[in-house]
Amino acid sequence: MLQVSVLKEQTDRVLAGLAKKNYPNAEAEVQHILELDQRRKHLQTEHDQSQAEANKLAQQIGGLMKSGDKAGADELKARTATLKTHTKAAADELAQVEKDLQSALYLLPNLPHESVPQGRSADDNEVVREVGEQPTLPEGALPHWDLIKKYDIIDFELGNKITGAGFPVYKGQGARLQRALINFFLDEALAAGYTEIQPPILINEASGYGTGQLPDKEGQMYHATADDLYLIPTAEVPITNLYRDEVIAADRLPIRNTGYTPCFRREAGSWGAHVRGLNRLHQFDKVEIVEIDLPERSYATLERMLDHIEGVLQKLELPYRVLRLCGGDMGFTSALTYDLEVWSAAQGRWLEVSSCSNFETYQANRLKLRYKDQNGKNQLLHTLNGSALALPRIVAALLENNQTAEGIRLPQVLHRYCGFEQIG
RNA sequence: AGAGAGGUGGCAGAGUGGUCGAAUGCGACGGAUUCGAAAUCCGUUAUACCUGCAAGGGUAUCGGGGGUUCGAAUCCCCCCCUCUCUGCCA
Repeated sequence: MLQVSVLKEQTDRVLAGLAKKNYPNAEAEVQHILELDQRRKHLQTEHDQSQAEANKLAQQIGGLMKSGDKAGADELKARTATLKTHTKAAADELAQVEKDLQSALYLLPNLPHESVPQGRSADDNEVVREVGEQPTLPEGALPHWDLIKKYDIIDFELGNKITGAGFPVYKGQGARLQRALINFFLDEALAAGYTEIQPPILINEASGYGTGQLPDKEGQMYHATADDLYLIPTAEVPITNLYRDEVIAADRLPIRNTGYTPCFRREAGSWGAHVRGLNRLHQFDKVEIVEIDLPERSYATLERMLDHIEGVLQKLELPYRVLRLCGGDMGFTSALTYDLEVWSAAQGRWLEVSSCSNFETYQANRLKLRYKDQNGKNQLLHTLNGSALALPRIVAALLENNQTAEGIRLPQVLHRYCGFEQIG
């Protein structure tokens, strides 16, 4: 969440940023928050003074009791009652105001970086570059949802039977391709200097709040209500929350982690014709990269993460493009997001396979994730993450783009990981 | 899952109702000593918030929440976690 101090000291910048994110009623909302903050300060002072007085009295009573002056003590005790009521009233109201302030802050999205283009929807995203050549497919080329049936490698019907829609079963070469891709992605991340993490895939409520899935995206996560735990929608959540409530020594930065996890998304209400096959699932596999770095370095870090992801796509020989998301299309918590999309030749469309973002201090503020600056003062860090990469759409593109009459030819780099060179 | 023990500052570890934000030790940092280092000695060593130009002052925090009391690390209730034993399991 944003810091109140930023709202107060840089109100114009905040309003401009919220406008770019198409946030309605920004001015009134910010004004409301500033008023709540004023009220909070006032109540805090009131409470503290009242409490200080009570503390003083209690000490005096203690002294009198010791010296045996019971009457004197009783006299002072009589005076504590009103003081107590007053303190409690202030404390109760303070708690309420703090709660209101917090919920109001939770509703404000992160401010976009200055390079973020203005815009309302995906149509307004900026194409930063396009890399690789779109293949010409043979006559009678099939979309991946037909290819997976033809080669019997991914089975939606079976998934349907044992779980439900959007939970495919990978079989034979399909399963092996999944495992190969996971290993390949992890190895690439390791080679780039990331440390591998295997986190839990169920997280508690505090973690959900830490990275911003809660409260605003509650409906997107599967909730195991018996234990009040959530299935992770991305490894970003557990891996970033590893550092919740930490003050990290500057010389340990940057922290660069990677991890493979299955990801679970309810995707309520987002189904339609364009999400056939592997295009959108409730459960999918993903290798994530997560970095924590000093504010002054975080944008250089973001570019380096992007380089890494692009390198992986190039090794897979998939044509891709890099988008800089516009204010209207980017995520709630992000300051700058690059989306990477691969060309899915048979569908004739771009598929998002990675989203790489700098959250600046937005998550760190919730996480209380800080470092000590040169003056020994705790400062918020910047958090970043990106998919490197999400499997299903990579698989879709690999299948579609590489199909031949003889079978699907896998890119060279996957051969040793798969143990076969082609499917079918 | 059952029984028992326990959760205190960066760590170890005292503290069972009153000047306890908390002894002591270790570590870390600054200084003295030294050619330098070790040892020794002196000092500093939490976080958040309120107030103040600042120096400073105040409030809260001893796993979390609630309660008793003029006053709670200390007493009571609920929850969480850790350890040991038993059970169960991969």
